[in-house]
Amino acid sequence: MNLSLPDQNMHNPSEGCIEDDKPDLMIPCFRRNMYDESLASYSNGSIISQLLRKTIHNKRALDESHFYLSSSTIADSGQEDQSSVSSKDSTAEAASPSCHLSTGASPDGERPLNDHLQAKRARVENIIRVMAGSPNSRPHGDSERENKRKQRLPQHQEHSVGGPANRRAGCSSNGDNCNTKDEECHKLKEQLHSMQRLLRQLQEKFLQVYNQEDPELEDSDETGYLVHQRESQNLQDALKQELSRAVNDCVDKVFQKVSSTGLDLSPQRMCPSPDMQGAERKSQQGGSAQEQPHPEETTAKARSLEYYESTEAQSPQDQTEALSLVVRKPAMTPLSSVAPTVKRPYPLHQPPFQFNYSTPLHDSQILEHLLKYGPHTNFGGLPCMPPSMDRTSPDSVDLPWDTITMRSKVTSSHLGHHPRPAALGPVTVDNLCLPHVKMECGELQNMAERNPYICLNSNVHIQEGLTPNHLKKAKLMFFYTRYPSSNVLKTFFPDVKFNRCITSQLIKWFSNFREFYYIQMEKFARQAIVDGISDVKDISVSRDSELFRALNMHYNKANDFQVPDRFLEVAEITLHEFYNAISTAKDSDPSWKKAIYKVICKLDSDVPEEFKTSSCL
DNA sequence: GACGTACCTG
DNA sequence: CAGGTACGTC
Repeated sequence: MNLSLPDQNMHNPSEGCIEDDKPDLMIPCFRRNMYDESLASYSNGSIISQLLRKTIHNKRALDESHFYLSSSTIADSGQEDQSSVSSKDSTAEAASPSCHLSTGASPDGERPLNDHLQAKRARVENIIRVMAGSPNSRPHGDSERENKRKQRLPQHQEHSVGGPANRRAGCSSNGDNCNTKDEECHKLKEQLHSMQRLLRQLQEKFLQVYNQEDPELEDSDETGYLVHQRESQNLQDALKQELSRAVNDCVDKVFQKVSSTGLDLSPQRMCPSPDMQGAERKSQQGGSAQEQPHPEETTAKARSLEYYESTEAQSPQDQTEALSLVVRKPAMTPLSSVAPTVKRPYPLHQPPFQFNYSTPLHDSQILEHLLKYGPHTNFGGLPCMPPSMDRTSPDSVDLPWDTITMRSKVTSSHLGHHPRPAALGPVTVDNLCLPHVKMECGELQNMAERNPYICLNSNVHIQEGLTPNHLKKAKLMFFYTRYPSSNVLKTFFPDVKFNRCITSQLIKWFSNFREFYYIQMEKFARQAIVDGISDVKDISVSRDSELFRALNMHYNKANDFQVPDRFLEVAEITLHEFYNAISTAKDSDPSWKKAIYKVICKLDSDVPEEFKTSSCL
């Protein structure tokens, strides 16, 4: 006996989806910062030289970058260190041999190509040098912000490390140590930040330079032009790869350094705020990366979170910029890693890219995206890489497949199989889950956590959510229950990870089922009256009834399910109710159906156990 | 305010 | 079937 009344039901649609571990979400903030800081080591304009050299002496270049990082880390001022490295590097660059980036060119074309490449390189380097010296490259606002950050630093520490008293006590006894570590930490982050920014600019300039160059050659020898074009493309690709690799290596080294210095960069410490970026924020994304707030802002805001909302200057609510969200969207945290899993340290090449904020590939993806499409592209266009396609996550397939669907477009064409993640596209959060757009970030994360394949696309298709089979099953369940409680839904859709969205969708399904059901009832009741049936006892519902056929066609289209007799009884009772109400002119009351609903909702039956196990009945 | 529901619309 | 809205309940 299931007497679930509507008002008794579904009061807990979001049950079980609140347990988000928001601090984990902070990891990317920090990690992005780290990247940014790493980039700073190249902000001297010599990155081109380094990268070009790296194609020949990859290892050596890495060591250099490490050295730069180290020296800049120790230096008190990033600017200072920058200039020193800059001069050093420009000398090296001047003395650097011609680049042998030839990637399969004919021997004849090699010399002109080298000359050409040298010229190119000179040009690019010049651009970079100008960039590095320009106000945009390192605005004063940054240092001001940095000063503010430093002032705020103790607050953060107080929050995250055992309270103010402890912290102060610890620093008073070992103040230099504390300050050094904190400064070092922030310096590293700052460097990564700058590095990332520079990388974008670099990519932009690269494309600019190479694009400009093609027309020049059109007048010359056609074959040479084609060769050059191919070579140019190859060079670009090589440079891109090198850049990406260099940055990743840099970050690697930074992390190594960080861990070797004993800095506590755990998410709890670095990103203690539970109030991560809200879903609203994510939903605002959509502009190009260029339109997004500058990386400086992103970083600063991320830092504000690190400081645990220590001031009004950068409250989490300010974090409405889309870029970081767009970037992070595909990197949501898998369910299994809600809390503890993500808190592992982040060796860069270790964890799988599972839409996991803390995974390395996420960041390298950003870089690759930058390198491939330039800094003007929308990060929302980053493809959601399914685990199976993740080159660094062989174990990713172990994640639970049960996922959710926000606004899943269930179509009959999908019946019988789960859509593949590969079909997923870019992410736009505002399509995530209507009508619950105001989803909190924790919930959003929760959804992602439960859905390794969650991919939010403008075309909207979240894999592994409510499938057509789920719909079919829900329809069959309607034969037993017209007003299923959320608990019933959860019980009978065990392969679905529930959250507000899923629950709402399922509830909406049943609402639609009821709507159709009651429409049919009213229609046939009125028809009976029109047909002159004067006694309600003359109205029955059998399997031969037209009414039943209509209902069966709707809920059991394949007719492969034996509709329970009880449903026929309920249908008959409903029809009688409608007939009586209409025949007594109660339908003049706008809310005349309410009384009927009240009766019908008490006629729910228990759903057979088989429904629990069968995903496709 | 969140939630569930009915109703209307496309 | 889903989106939007209004209403009632908690």
